[in-house]
Amino acid sequence: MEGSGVYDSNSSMANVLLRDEKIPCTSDVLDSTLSWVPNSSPSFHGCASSMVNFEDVNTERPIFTQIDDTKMENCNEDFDVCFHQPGKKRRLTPNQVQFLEKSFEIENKLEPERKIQLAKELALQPRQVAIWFQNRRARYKTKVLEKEYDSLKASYDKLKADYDTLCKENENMKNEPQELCDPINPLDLQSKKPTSSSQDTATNVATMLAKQEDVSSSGKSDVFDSSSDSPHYNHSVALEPGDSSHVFEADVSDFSQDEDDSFSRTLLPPSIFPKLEAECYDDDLQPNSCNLGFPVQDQGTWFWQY
DNA sequence: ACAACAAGACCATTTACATCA
DNA sequence: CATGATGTAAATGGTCTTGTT
Repeated sequence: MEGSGVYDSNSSMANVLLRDEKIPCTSDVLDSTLSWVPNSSPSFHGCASSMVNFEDVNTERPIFTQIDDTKMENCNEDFDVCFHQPGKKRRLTPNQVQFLEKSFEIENKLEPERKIQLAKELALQPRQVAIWFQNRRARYKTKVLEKEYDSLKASYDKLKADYDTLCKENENMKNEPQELCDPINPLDLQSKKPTSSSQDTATNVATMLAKQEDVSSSGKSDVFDSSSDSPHYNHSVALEPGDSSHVFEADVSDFSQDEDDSFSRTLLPPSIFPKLEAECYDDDLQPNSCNLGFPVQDQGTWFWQY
């Protein structure tokens, strides 16, 4: 279904290629060989010429000139016997590779029909085509992995820098007047007029404490509402599938557990941690399950859509 | 409807060879 | 020329899906 229509559009190109692979290589044929590639670049021509001895175009030599002259003399009569030397690996010709690449771009999976057709048109064994696609997918995956790694590393470095900055700020705040470190009574805070530059911080802490009290008395909160549609609100909001800068947080192997804890506790008041832990590890999410609040079945497809 | 089986596709890993610096 | 590094075709062994009996 999918392949045939799209793929058929290339058949003419493949036919040209196939013809060129099999017939004696004249310069006219060479031109047509290279012209089927839409963006036939000088580099491709150069590549081809590096693999094929175009000086010998009039010698009735097939395009597969990787087979050395002595072997060629013995097997011009039977191309297949010559090319498929048992126990010898032969590189695919640039033309074959080019065509396979084009085909891979169209669809990186290989339906049986398409495999047969490709094999036929490239004068390869169907198994060779299958193996090529297999290896090509592996190479592609490696490439994607490398890109992802670079991206995650950049995110990690940035986050680590932010963390270090926060640590320093935290240290600075610890050195501020002792009164700011005393246990905070929200009611007191309301009646007191903040007098220092840490006014915002104190207010935020008071608000959080007030909320926490509210939670413990009512059993509910906007943020940690276990009966809401998003029981893992924090995870769901903080982590978006596809955003690798978030995903990486799930496995920051460079952080020790202690460092990780201190990281979190730097950003959140200690008083809410018990509640957080209780809310996060409910029936669906086991501690350390590393599922980041998403259904397990969804996680396998976060990264590798290839 | 269900289990057992075979065939084929795919993947990760390894091996073997070709090529190049 | 010999050699190590690298790229890639092919082999291997495992899992999974699908169709058949």
